[in-house]
Amino acid sequence: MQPTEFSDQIYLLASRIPKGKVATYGQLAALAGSSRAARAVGRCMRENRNREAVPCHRVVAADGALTGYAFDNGVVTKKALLLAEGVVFAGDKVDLSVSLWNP
DNA sequence: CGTATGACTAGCT
DNA sequence: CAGCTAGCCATAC
Repeated sequence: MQPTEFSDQIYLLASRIPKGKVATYGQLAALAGSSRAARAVGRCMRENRNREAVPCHRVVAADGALTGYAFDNGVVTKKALLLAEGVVFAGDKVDLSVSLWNP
């Protein structure tokens, strides 16, 4: 398979998200060059099979809510991973005012 | 090349 | 506040 420039950017950006921080789909899309490609970002995350190279669990919805996750127990595992990394939660959502990645 | 789909988002009801 | 609709983007078929 031959990754396109867009998906390549997404994987690169995702791998740059520091531990303890999260980024939104729209944010990654914007950094990749298309501020409205949030859906395409999510699609790439689902396609991704290497969670060690691409920490897709650090990517959340625009309001901090956890959406999908392709590994283990889905969003349950996703939340557990984020908590383990020090991400601050406000209920079932990430507290973006504290844990949002700021490139 | 046209259609369908999805881990999104913003706006309305 | 919760639920729905329409719009955008990249891929798969």
